[in-house]
Amino acid sequence: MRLTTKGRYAVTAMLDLAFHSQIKPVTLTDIAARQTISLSYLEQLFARLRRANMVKGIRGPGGGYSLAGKPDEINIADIIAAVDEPIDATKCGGEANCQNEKACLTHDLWMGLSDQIRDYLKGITLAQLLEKHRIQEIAKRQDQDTPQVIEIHRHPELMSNLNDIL
Amino acid sequence: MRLTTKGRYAVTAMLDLAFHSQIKPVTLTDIAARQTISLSYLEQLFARLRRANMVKGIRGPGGGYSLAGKPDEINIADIIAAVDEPIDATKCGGEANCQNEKACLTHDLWMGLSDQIRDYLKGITLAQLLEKHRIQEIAKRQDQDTPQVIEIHRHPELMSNLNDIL
DNA sequence: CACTTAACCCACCAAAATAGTCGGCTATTG
DNA sequence: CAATAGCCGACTATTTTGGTGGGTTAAGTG
Repeated sequence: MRLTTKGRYAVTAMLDLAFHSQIKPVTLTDIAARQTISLSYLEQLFARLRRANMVKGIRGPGGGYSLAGKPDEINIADIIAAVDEPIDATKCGGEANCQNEKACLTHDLWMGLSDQIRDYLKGITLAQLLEKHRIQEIAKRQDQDTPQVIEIHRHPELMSNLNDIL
Repeated sequence: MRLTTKGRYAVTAMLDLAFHSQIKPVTLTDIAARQTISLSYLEQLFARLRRANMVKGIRGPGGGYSLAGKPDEINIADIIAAVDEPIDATKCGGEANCQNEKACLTHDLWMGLSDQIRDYLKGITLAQLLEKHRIQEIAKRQDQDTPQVIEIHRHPELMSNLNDIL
């Protein structure tokens, strides 16, 4: 189990999704604005989340993403696993080929730690996070604070106007 | 608490040190050969470990490194903290300035996880690892398997001989 | 139906972190 | 004094991370 900012982004986005997609799907543009993550980077993360069957994408106007399952069925460990490369790709690859095809000294230690972290994160679901007061407050604040940001380069006509002016 | 291969290298090297430095100091060249880590990279890691007061360096022939404390006083969390940059340098810096000076959605989640991991690793000492049968076996095997590797570029005269030949 | 929306896809890019290289200097020992 | 082995710093290659910019495709709406 690797822990990087990538996983953090994914979990944050999924939590935002869980919070806002109760009624209708949520666009990545909205999530990007609220959580200050770049839209294109979100697209990449959600491509993986979709392939891992954690979210559903709905195209067209009024579309966006919604959770593929119930918030109490989606745990944090699975989200992180979905966006990070296959957990064991690095060196100590699940089996003990860490040091020229044999186990490295600390193989067992890292296995134990991985289990520990995975178990902890598997025990936490989106539903549990949603219940927390503090998270609800923060989400509210984000809804208010978020100005309507327009991604200019996605609007060719605005962009060319701008170019005329400059 | 960040978990990277850097920390893994450090812990592996420290465990090797704990295992071999009972009688006399151990050279980084030996550790590099046994654990297949580059010598210069080890030097960098050990510079930090020394500054963090976890190892003592002894110069000159017969020198090398030995542990600064007893194996049962050195825990894994401290080793990792010694080689990785200050834990909170990234985004969610200890305090809640993750999203333009306010807490990001998942701030509390990561705090909880960090504590979890830290506690787990603080509870594991080098002494405990040394007791494990499997680790003893692996260490033995490494002692036998390790051929005497000579770092040629560290031996200018060998290097120039080689240049003459080629 | 044309138009807009927003997912989907891909190739490319910049900054950072990771891992390693190289060369030289310094203390210690024999 | 010569060999050893720590110490130090600058430089480099590779990988990961995060982000751009250009599409295409499916689905709703006037």
